Amino acid sequence: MSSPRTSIVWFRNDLRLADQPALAAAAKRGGAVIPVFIWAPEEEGAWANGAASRWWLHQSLSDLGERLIGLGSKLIIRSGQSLATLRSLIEQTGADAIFWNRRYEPAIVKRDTTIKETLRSVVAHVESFNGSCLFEPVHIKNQQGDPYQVFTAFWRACMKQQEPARPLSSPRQLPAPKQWPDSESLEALRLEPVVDWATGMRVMWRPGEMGAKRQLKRFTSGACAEYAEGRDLPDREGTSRLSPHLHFGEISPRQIWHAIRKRQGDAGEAAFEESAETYLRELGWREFAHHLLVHFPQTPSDPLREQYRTFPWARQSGEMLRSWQRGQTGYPIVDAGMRELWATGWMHNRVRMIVASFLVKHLLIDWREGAAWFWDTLVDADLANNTLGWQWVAGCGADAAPYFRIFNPVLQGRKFDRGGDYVRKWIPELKAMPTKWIHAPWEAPVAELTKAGVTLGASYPAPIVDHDWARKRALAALEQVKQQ
DNA sequence: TGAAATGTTGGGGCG
DNA sequence: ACGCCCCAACATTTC
Repeated sequence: MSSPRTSIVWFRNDLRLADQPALAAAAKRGGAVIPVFIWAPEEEGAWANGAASRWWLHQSLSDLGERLIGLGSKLIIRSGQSLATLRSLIEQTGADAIFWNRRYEPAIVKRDTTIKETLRSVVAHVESFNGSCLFEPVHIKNQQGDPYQVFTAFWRACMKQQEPARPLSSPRQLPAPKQWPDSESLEALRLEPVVDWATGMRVMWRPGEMGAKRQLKRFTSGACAEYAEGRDLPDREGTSRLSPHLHFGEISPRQIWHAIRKRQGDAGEAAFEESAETYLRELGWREFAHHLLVHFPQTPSDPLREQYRTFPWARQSGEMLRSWQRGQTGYPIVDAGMRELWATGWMHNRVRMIVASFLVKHLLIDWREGAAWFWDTLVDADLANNTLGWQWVAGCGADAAPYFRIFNPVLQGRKFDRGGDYVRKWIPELKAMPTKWIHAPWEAPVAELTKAGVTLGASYPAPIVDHDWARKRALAALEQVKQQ
């Protein structure tokens, strides 16, 4: 008998309908399409979704489910072992094909390899696609055939590749199977917090494919034109704010790439050109991060540079770590960033560099502590980007900042939050501080502090470490690394 | 996608 | 007119 074709599309971090290669392949085959999401956090290694990430995932799955209904389909939700779940779905539905888009986290690569091998003996068509990178991470190699470890060289090699393909359009409709397999409810996954702390996130974000599209439009028609300068100013919306959408695959880098290129063509001015290139380079850093994660799979837990394995991190730093996490270090730009993170699940990239540098260099706390905190609190937490970013700041990764580059939080604040508005927004207790002192309130005359209603050590903390002392201590620690 | 220390230069005040 | 000093402004080196 000739049973009708049935394809399973296994959704993962690709929660969109447009430019979704696995979905497009299933739609193109003809026959029924069964979209599935499987919640299996224990398969993520040490990197199951953090709390903020779970909140986003819930909203995004909800959105995807509705959009699939719009195509005459639906999203089947399951929890449990991925392989076992897929096998039982194949059995229940008689599916003869299964498609998904690749992920690049080491534990997931390993899992998916096994799944692919196993399912090949069960169904006729098993195929994975590249849906989340502009360039397949393993295809970029230097002349010796080794992975790149320097961004500029990596990106130059990427730019010599064929331009990323044009985005695929969304299927118009998806044929349903005769009978749908069972689905759990989204609520049953318990992704949302029990105590509702997500108010700030709901205000700032709209998870899902439409939210992503809207944000892209907002960016390409706005901040993108001044990105080269605007991206460093945290008190305005000068960055794309696409990172969580990208992480969950609500939008693909290819869609972004071509949207920017199109705007470049329309604008045709040198200034826009430069800003657009600067932004595309940031997509390049994302590519580089994935490239490194694939080729150096141990880097989420181990420094890429051997000599940092025995780095003399400060002992007994629990109190200091907590001050940093809660935005109570006494350095306004650092605290503002940490509070923005806590409130919105996101932090401006310039400020990420400052707070990360502060943790690793001023407090001499292991970068992995910072990475873990970001992992739990960021809505855009992404193993490749998080790992690259922290190792870059700590100086122990690829193309890393030399260790002796130590941000001065006061100077960085004055340079990039010139008017102090970013600090005032996130640290209300400093609202009345004059701009002159806002990035270093301890330098203000007592009269100014009184007038602003600030009592250092009471209403706002005094600096938990002295900058000069901390800088010298960090440089001394570097000496130990260099000796080896 | 640093900051601090150190070096150099040149204008201006002053005797 | 001249030498001297001070110091801002900029450049270079060092961490």
